Amino acid sequence: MAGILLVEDDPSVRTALELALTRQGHSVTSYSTGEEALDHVRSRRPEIAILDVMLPGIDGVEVCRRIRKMDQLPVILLTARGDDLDVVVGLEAGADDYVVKPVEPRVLDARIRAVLRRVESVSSDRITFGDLVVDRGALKVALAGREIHLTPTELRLLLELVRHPGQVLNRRYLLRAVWDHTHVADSRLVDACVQRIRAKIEPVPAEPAFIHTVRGFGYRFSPP
Amino acid sequence: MAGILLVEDDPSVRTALELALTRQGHSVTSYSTGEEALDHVRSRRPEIAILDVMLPGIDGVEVCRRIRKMDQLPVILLTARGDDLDVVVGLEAGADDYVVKPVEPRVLDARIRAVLRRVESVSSDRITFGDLVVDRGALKVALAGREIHLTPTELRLLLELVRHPGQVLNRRYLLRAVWDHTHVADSRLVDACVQRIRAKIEPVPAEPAFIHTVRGFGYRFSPP
DNA sequence: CCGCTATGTCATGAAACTGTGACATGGAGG
DNA sequence: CCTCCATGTCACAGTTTCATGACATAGCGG
Repeated sequence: MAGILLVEDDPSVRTALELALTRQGHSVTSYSTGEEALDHVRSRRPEIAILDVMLPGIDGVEVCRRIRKMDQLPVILLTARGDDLDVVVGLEAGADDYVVKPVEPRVLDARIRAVLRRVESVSSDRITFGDLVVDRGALKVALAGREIHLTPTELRLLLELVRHPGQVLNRRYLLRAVWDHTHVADSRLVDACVQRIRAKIEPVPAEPAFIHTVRGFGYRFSPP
Repeated sequence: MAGILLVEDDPSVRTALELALTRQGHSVTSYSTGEEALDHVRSRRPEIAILDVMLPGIDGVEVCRRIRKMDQLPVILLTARGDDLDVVVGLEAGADDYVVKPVEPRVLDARIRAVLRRVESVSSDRITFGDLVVDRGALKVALAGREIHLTPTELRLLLELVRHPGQVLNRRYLLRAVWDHTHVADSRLVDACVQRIRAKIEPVPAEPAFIHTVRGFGYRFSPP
């Protein structure tokens, strides 16, 4: 399922985990030292790293820190010691989760999925914002269960806004992203298109719930 | 730091957690039932929900499922039972983390931060100065949890000040950075704009907590 | 070729924003 | 204590920005 990077120095634990995770459908690559792991991150770009904390050489927490410095790669720390302080230090180092050994394979699997789900929620095909469902794969938009017809340009603009939820996007950016940059910068084109989308997806277009105007800057898509 | 929705039916645990989280700098709203929590999610848009699993009426896992149906809101489940199956079910319901009580406040805090960090790494970059939150991606400013409306120029000026916390910025610099250089240097423009911002973000405008006047030089933004 | 949809442009009015100047205030130094 | 000058306060009108609806053109399928 996912390209997992596993780092664990105890061979028997490593083999057991690798087997268990593989059985859950993941594809696993494992190492026994932090240096190897960092090389792997750089060259092979795994989807998630699972690091034992107690490692010879660079320890897991430090590996996590270095990964964070260069990448957003999700990290789960794994340890025999469940000391409160260790947990805090591990999470502060940028880990996404901290799991105490021994751990049931299905629990570890569930935690891996939880972390990946969160990471992928931004790149997934379907996003739900209250009543509004935007399906990027099928290129469909539905409001309260009813499908809404958007024209191609409207759809591209909405997708662009939805790709950056909560962010203000200015008109110049949107012009370049949705149209090509052959257009003049001070055009009301974006405005007009936003109005058309609002007319279709906003229950009360005068009080937009989804696409908000930020005077002087641009537009912001955010859930109601 | 974060607008937390806490749901816990045991009053003593609820009070203790609320106190502990508040002490960590979070702003917490708590309820004892899932129904109330769902209403709160709809109307108040918290940043993260912490749900006890065992609740009268709708249980925490079900609350989590319903939140997921309508929103991307991060959820941490909290429970006394650390049964493996419970963990798996909770995470499959869409929770981002699953924490077993009793939990050290600083551990819970670290886990909250880990989840928020992951969520925010893809959304906005916000800076917090005490009660004041400046979100540079969403171009939003909030004071003690209440959103403050700033006009474009006010916002640009505040962002410029916030970009250099602790530094004194003179009027000429601010004029060039925020306005275009077509303005004369000896105008009251900057002063007037600073006043307008103060009127909005300073609890006591006469004794500014954020934007300090440095007589003869300019203005300095620094946390209270 | 015709009709229909999609899309870009424009005019208009309403609302929000902003610069300005006049005046008040208050602090620092003499 | 007094004076001066930097800063705070305020109101208002000119300007900017945006929503809305109408309209012209282009593109496409029938």
